[in-house]
Amino acid sequence: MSLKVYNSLTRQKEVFTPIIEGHVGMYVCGPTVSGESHLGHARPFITFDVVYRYLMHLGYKVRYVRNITDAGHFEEEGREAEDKISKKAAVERLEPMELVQKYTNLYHWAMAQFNNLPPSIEPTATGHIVEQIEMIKKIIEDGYAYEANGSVYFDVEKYHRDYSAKGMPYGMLSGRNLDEQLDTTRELDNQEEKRNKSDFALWKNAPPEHIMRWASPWGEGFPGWHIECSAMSTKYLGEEFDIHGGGMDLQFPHHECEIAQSTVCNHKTPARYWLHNNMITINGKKMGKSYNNVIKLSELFAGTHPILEQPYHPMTIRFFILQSHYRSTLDFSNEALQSAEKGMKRLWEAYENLQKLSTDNASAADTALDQKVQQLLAELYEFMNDDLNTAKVLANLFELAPIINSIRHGQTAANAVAGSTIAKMQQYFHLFLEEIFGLKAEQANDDNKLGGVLQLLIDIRKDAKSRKDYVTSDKIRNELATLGIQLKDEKDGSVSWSINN
RNA sequence: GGUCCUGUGGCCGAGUGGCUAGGCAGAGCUCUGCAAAAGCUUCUACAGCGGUUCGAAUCCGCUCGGGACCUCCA
Repeated sequence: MSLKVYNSLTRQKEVFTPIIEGHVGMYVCGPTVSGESHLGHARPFITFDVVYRYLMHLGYKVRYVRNITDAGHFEEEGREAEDKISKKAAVERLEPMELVQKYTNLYHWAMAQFNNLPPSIEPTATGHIVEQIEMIKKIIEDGYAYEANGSVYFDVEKYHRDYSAKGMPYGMLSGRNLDEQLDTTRELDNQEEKRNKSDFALWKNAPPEHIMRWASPWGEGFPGWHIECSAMSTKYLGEEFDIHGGGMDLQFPHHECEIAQSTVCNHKTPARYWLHNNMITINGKKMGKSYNNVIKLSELFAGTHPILEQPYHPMTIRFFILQSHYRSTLDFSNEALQSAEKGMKRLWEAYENLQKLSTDNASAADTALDQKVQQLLAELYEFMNDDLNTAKVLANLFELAPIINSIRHGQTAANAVAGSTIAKMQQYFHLFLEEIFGLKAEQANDDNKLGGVLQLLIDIRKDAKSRKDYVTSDKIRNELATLGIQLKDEKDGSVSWSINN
């Protein structure tokens, strides 16, 4: 069974076939480092990290490019053009590049917390000004952009007219009808430089107070919002590549404009498969700056935001995100996060129990159970291949958990399931949880000093219990519980422990 | 106003026309010195109204609610 993904461009699930066999080029829109990343940003980066991991697992050699936008965005159309980064820099009295570096570092820290693999290439907008200027020049030469007062705008009308005839109208990705847009776009001020409201900036003339500025054929300025992704994806992945990813809110205008720019330069639609993750909402509303409802990642991990009842471990967030399908909205609440935290703990303990099971049993005493396990395991690939349904994968792993636990705790006979089936479970749990989903234990349970101390306490308690000195044994157990360490008496007389938050 | 998505049990969330998804929470039981953990059992669903169909959470229509985008957005 082959991998199918939902392609926003065609609005249907399609079999994924790379342009060059065995290789995948994937571009994902990265962060704008003018501020700290919030929970909403975590979703695309975790989603596409899983895409990246799964493609590699399938044997593809993947080049994963995720940019860092460190220059050139506008605060808002209709207002005086100003670079977000330089504006904030003035407020905070920092060098623009110092600010960019600070938030880039924080972003990298958060990505590492989530156990996201670093992309193959992480290009910055400021590092590719030359490429962007070259691309703009090319678009002007082809007649699809014009200069006005030191700024350059993309001629959307002309592009739409010419490329509609070639089956590539402006709006093909987002399903927008340009004519309707023209009638309904809200009134904007200071648009006199543009020939049409739908035109977008490729290059903006920098006003004197602007700190970030570069020389260009049109004077000193800075690049428009969309051109960096076209320039960098073309440079590192070629004129046509396999996957372009990002949040649904980037579909229009950002990705639409990317398509227009790249198509003029390269005469083909840049990416074959466009994947968009849905939004994280809070009380049903998208988490975003404009709603003033963002929870920064550092606040989430530390539990410092007023709305948070407790800190949440990065792995809890990752698990929470993977428990839903990436194209559905996902609603944040303390209750939902807490349930994810408990659920992951339970699943992880089943995974740890699984690793302790023997694989020696030659044949299954309970063939029905053995077959059920086989079935649940076989479905894991089906679910991933069906547009990366991580939610269904986790549901199946949860169905396996009681089977594992009951064997481990003796409620089900040890020989009920064949050793080969146990081995396969061990392999699949490791594969899906750790390698593909990128999950890892919330705490390292292999801290030698702590483990040694606990073992000492466990031994003392065991002695006390053997003397029926329950006062002492309960004291040890209860005081450890107060410290967040839970002792569990196993059926076989051994004692295990786990750390609660 | 335009384009599109969505409405599932106390909460989150998956659902390919027929076969109880799953998680968290609740209840009961087993095990246990007592617990915890674990296992077993169990209660609440498909916004409303029509239609198609032998059969609809799923397809179609209407109504109501929620949301996204329409040039800052992940």
